[in-house]
Amino acid sequence: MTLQLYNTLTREKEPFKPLSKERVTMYVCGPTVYNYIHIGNARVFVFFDVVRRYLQYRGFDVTYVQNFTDVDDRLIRAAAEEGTTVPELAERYIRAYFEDMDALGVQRADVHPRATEHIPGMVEGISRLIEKGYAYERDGDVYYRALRKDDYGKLSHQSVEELKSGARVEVDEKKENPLDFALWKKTKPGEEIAWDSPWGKGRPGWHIECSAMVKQYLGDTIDIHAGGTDLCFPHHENEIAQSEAWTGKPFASYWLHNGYMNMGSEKMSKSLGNIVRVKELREEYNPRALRYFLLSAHYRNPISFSDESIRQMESGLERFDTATVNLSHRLETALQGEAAPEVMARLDELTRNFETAMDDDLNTANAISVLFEAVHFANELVSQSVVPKGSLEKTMEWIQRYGGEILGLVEDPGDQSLEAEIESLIEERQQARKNKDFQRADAIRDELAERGILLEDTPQGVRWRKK
RNA sequence: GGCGGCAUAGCCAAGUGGUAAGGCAGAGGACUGCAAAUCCUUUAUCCCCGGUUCGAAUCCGGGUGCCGCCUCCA
Repeated sequence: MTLQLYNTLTREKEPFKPLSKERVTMYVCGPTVYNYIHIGNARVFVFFDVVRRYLQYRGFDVTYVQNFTDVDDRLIRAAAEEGTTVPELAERYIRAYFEDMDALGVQRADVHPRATEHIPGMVEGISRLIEKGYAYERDGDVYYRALRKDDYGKLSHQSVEELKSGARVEVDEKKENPLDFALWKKTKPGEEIAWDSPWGKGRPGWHIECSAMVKQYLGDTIDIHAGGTDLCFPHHENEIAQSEAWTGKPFASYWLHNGYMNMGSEKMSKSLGNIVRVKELREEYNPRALRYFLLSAHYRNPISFSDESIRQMESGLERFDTATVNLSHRLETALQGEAAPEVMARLDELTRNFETAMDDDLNTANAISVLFEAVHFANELVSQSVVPKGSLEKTMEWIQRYGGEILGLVEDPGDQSLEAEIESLIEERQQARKNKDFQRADAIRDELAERGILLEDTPQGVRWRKK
């Protein structure tokens, strides 16, 4: 079995063949940092975090780059409204972005380049495009000549005629053709943020930043380029056009696009104003439940946001957590011994199922169902009267590896020590139970429950977990 | 107008030819001093109508409803 990926470029699932045997280059379009991100934005970052982890699990040395768009119209506008500067605003929301990502368990990319730190690369690219006849300057602005190459529209599968007749493309007197797009924008009066260029003071257009940063960090051709579906056109379409014109080589082998987050039946988007920010959500819900929610459906399908859904995810998450706590409790008293062969066979089977799910276009929904099967298996082991330590350890390792390291949904139960006072209350309760003083025993259990410690009596002694 | 997607149990959600994964919630049972956790059992005319096929949630045709892209947006 090899990994199959649905490629937007071909509209088919294709076997994944990276350019190099052991290295994978991956670029995901990051946020424009003029505000906090919402749960729909987070979907992309969480999902591709899992993709990266899975590729690593599969033995690839992944180089993962994700940019920050830290200068554009919206930043300029937002900075003006808030009475601050563009760099200050960008800095603030970059920090906020990382706080959100940390809460959601998203690992850092290898590089998080910022557009404003790569202006020279963009200027160079634009110059090359002009030299090659793919771009033209008009009064301080530079535009890309979309129709110069006849494959414009190949990613979004729109013919040039269709795009034109869409009639929603911005009309700009300066453009030779409505489909042309800005590579460089001349500074407008009152704008403070600007860079020198051969065409005068200005700033880059949106699309060129990704082309320049991809080229600098990952090369002319990369393996995977990804983002939300809404970036497919025009952003990614324009990126392909200008990058391939610039380098003369294919830009990316696989284009992956996420489905949307919906509110009710409508797409969640900043322009519709129906957004829910991660920053607020993570105060209300377990952030891991948010991560679980984002991975609970196949990435190309839409997900509808609802309070009920997240609550359901929180309940499901408890099942993971209980299982690992119960495993570690059972490990304390388990007899030494190697893992039973049938346990190893079952774990191997689960591994195959997990890989099958992920290999089939990164089906996290199915991968999670395999994780639940592993949890079920663990629960069965834990309740057996005799079980060798090795069986428990291997099962725990499996759950940590697939549920934790790859999916990022399972946490290590860690060192479970309690305060001395609580320990002595537990001890007192055990004495009370021995003396059949169940009233006292139950009172202690209730008291601890109120303090967030749930006690459970098992054949291996009292077990506790935090609520 | 062009291109594309979705419709599966109370809820979430896999499954794209061989008589429906998984989770949440509910019900019953086991275990327990009682609980909890866990385990067992249980809940689906797969939007509608035709067609192809020995066989369709899955393929084809036609409907109905919803959504997206073609403009900034992850």
